[in-house]
Amino acid sequence: MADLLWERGYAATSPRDVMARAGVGQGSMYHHFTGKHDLAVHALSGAINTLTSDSLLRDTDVPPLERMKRYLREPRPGTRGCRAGRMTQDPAVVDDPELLGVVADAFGTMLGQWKETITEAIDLGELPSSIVPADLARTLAAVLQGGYVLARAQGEQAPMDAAIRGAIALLDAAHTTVNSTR
Amino acid sequence: MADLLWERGYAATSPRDVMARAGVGQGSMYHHFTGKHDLAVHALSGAINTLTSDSLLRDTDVPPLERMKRYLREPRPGTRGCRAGRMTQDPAVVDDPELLGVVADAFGTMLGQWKETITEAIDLGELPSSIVPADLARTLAAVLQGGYVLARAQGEQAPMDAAIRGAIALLDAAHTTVNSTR
DNA sequence: GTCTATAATCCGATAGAC
DNA sequence: GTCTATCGGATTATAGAC
Repeated sequence: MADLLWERGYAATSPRDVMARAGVGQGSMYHHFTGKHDLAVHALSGAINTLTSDSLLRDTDVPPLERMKRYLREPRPGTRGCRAGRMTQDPAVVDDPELLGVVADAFGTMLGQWKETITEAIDLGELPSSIVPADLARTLAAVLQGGYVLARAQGEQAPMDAAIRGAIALLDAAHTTVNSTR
Repeated sequence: MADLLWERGYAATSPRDVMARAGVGQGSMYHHFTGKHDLAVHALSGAINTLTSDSLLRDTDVPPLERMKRYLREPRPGTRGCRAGRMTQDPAVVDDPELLGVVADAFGTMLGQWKETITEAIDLGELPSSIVPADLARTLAAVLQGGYVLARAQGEQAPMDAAIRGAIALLDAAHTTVNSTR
């Protein structure tokens, strides 16, 4: 179910598909889960917890700005989309408070990690104090999410990589500012 | 159809819905359009042409960097999502070359406008020459697209506005670089 | 050009045997 | 705990009268 949610989204995934992919009969599925919704909640929260738990942003051995850039540069299969962000465009998910909650929590965690790292970077003088951590956290998360959108629109990885390079270039330029006015 | 595509996406919109919304009988609809696909192609390309035709980025009376910031600040209903970007997560759209083409063209046009304006800003010394226009164009388009994703995930406008503020702050910081090292 | 009737298929879920 | 059969409804589309 987790994989099908990623590939096709919630609404477009039928219990039939899940059974076929899992090689399981109908009775088994409905014995262990109450239905499609229940299946999705378990699959999605499982997949998302794995994603947010081991983040490079938490690696405190590396200076914060470098950590941010390293995280941005991590390989991301753009045309496949984001397991969490994808759900956001599915009306069946947005109208389902429990499912949307799983997605909202994922972004909440992610944004928290960004904000913490950005704050650290500003405190160390790696970024100008004119930067608002909560804002930049959203900006960088948005670059990644938007990168997926652009990549899928073009059917290519390139737009995703370009968007990230552009963001890193802006961060570098902002970093230069701090140094040159010090 | 254009509105329903925006609200629910392609796969989740049925010809029935369109008929009901338009107050039109079934016969009429199938007389003028061959089916759901045809309906979507016409509706989507119409709606998207309207979007990309009158862009504030094209207003050459304003200096380029200011033009970029003004465009970013335009009011955007985050929780409703982007008419074009939304389609990107719908498997039924991505698997349909004609429909995906409409979306791809929209982003192509948009990115061209960004790239042109950014190049102009660099030439005028408003942004450092370390910036690659094609990259930053993707970055800024991604911030907007990602802003929609974050807003929908949280069910609020705020994340969208924050992402944009953060992007503008980075642009301002990059601008300062140019001035301070001149 | 617009209408109603109907086709064929898939949807998510339940029933009940084993 | 797993199976098959089936329900009631929605889907996209076609047929054919008016």
